[in-house]
Amino acid sequence: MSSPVGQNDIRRHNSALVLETVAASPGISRAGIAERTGLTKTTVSMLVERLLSADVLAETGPQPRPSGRGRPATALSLSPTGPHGLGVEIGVDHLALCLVDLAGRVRTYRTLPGDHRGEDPARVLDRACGAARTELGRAAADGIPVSGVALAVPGLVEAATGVVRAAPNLGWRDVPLPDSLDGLPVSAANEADLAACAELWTGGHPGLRDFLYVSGEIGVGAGLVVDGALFPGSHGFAGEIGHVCVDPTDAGARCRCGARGCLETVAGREAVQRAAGAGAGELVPRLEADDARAVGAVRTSGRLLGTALASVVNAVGVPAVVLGGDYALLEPWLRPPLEDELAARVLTARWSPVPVLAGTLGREAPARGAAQSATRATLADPEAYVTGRRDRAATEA
Amino acid sequence: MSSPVGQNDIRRHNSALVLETVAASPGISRAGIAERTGLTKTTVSMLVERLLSADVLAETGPQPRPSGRGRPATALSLSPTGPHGLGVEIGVDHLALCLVDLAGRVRTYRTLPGDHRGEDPARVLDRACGAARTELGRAAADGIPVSGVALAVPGLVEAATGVVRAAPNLGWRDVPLPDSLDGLPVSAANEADLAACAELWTGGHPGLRDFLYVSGEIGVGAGLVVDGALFPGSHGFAGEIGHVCVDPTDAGARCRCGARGCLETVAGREAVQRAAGAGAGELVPRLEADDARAVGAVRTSGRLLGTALASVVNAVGVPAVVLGGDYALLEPWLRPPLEDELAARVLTARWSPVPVLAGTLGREAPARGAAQSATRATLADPEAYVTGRRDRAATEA
DNA sequence: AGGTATTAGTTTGATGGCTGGACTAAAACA
DNA sequence: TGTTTTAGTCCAGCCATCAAACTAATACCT
Repeated sequence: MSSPVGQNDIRRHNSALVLETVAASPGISRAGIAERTGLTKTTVSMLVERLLSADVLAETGPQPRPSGRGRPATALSLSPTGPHGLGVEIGVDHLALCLVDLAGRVRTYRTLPGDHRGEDPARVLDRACGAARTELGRAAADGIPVSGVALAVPGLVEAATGVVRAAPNLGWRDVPLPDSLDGLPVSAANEADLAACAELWTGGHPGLRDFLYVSGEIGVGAGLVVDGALFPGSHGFAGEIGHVCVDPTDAGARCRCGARGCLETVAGREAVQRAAGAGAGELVPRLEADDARAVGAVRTSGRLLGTALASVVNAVGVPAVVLGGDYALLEPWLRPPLEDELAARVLTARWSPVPVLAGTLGREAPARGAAQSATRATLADPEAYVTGRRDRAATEA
Repeated sequence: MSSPVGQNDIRRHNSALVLETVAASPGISRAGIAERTGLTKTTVSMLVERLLSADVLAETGPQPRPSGRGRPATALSLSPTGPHGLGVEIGVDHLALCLVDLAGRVRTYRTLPGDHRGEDPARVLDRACGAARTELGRAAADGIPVSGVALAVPGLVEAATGVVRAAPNLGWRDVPLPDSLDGLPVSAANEADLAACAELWTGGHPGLRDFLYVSGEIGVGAGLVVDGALFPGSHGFAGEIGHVCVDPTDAGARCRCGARGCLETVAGREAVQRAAGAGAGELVPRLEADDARAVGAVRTSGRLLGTALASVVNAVGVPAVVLGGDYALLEPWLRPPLEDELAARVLTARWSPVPVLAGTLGREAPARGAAQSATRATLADPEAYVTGRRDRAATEA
């Protein structure tokens, strides 16, 4: 059941529409927005005015030569000094912090190593919040406004409540996350889902609006993008493939989640390194040197990964797979067995094969996705930010 | 990119909201709608007036005793004489026609037997359209208005174009469907998807808003319902499980789709009957008589079905399975092996098991779902119907 | 019976966002 | 210098909603 709609909702919607249009084609003029959206020039001018005054949009000078004659247009873009988003990735063996502007450009990206396995969740969260506060302090000192913070967690995050239901690799169960920090709203989501969003929003595959993003880190996760939006599934747990059983025999290795034969135990970072007989950082060089053991290990992992992915691809009919995290680096060796497996197991592959692509954002994807998810809130409902800012200014005065 | 929004869109939305509210709780008053939706009594009265004048809503007399004192409310309900929907199921061995009113009540349901396998698609469509025209004629004679027709097809239907991409059991490839009939709009969708919608909208499991519907007919299909809405997947082909390979050995029987080892070849109606050594209609009596061969055959099918379903359940995180078509009748024997398989293969089953329920609409589900999908268009955007009706009346006068 | 309390629904005037067309601004071209 | 073209603003009007006052219809109380 949806809610009633009044005049302000219409402005809300149109304001978001205008902003979205500028984001999609930076440098567009008011007249161009009007033409593209179907709104009147009057309306566009009014909405742009509001967005300018809130520093969400910025005029980037008169466009020198649009086409021929006529009054030159004033180009509009997302303001580089507009509200930024801070993403905090709570990884298994590191923290990452990323600050992005409205257009998704990275302003800062920092990582802080540190093993979080089995540590007290409260201490890990303290550490993450502390790092976030430091980052916010720096931003404030530089005059960069921040409108929200988002956490990326390698586990099942209940979006509605902000509770981590389970994060086997961290050893977390039912850990509530903070919902605000220094007065800023804090959201949280699964690390792979956010990484998928990052590839969708600012990745190197423009036009790709339907894909399954597979994140191979210490754990294995996936994010499902359908029709240009993250598909959360019934309870926000779609695409959780790390603990799908791929080796039902008792011989399967025991997983941190307690079960046996999980995908992670054969395709997670540590399993692959072990099977390849390679330490951290040694894997890719060995693969490039055509080391038989390493190549074989990656091929085996690829097969099993393909089995698990085929299920998801079949179930949702998603037409492409994007490899992220470590998998992006392993793409040349991982792709052939994966594509074989997908071709054999995916129904629609018979008439339209499922391409396997390498992600373009590397290890930064989760934190970037988180940071952007914070700015997306502003982009999706700029009017809320505009009025919020106005109110804040009023109370301060 | 969405479209601009003006005053009429807001009325559109609120009109739909009011109608939805009445549909959700028939007999509600204007004041009740206002309270529940958050709209003003003024607005509600105005919108209700419009809906009454278009015969979408009807006043069902003053409510005798609402609670205590005060002026009695006038109860509102979906008009039983409002625009109906006609659903046409093009089955492999039959046609079914179903006429429903706005509330989803079945006015007529007819089946016409006839084997369509391998017949010329044009002839089958002619037959279906002829039957539909007859039904429309009867409705017109009875003074029943019909606002749309929907087709249910056992295959991959491209919703945007109205083309059947593939229907292996009919032997169809790339068959375009009509988009209008006697001036009425015709839509089309997959048979299992529409059956899933029927169970969602008027099935016997109220409150069930997330489930995987599995239709076991001659073919095997599935429809995915997420958060109270059908999930179509990337290209409208989500949940197509009939031709998932469950027997990768060469021993798998050849399927009508051309491949080997498809789920349908072991869990479709004919395969189960063959394995059970039972003719049409003999299966359930034998199961009730505890016939070992029949029970074993169903158990085996259930296992394999479970394997295929687990993939989908895992991928989307859907928390329940509803058995439809023949499977609903077989539920007592099918459920145990299915639940076993799901428990073993579904990740989330470890802490919250996936219940397997029997569908409640039987063989009527696809045609009913189709018929309702036609009325849903009116319910989702009543304003379009109201103004359309008004315009039609004006041009006639 | 008659008055009061209570709830349903309508009337009235105001608010606010969008529209269409007229208008000003700023450039190119002839 | 004047014309043409395009960008952006101004102004009157439209229309759906809202808030509040009002009428309508009943039950309860004395």
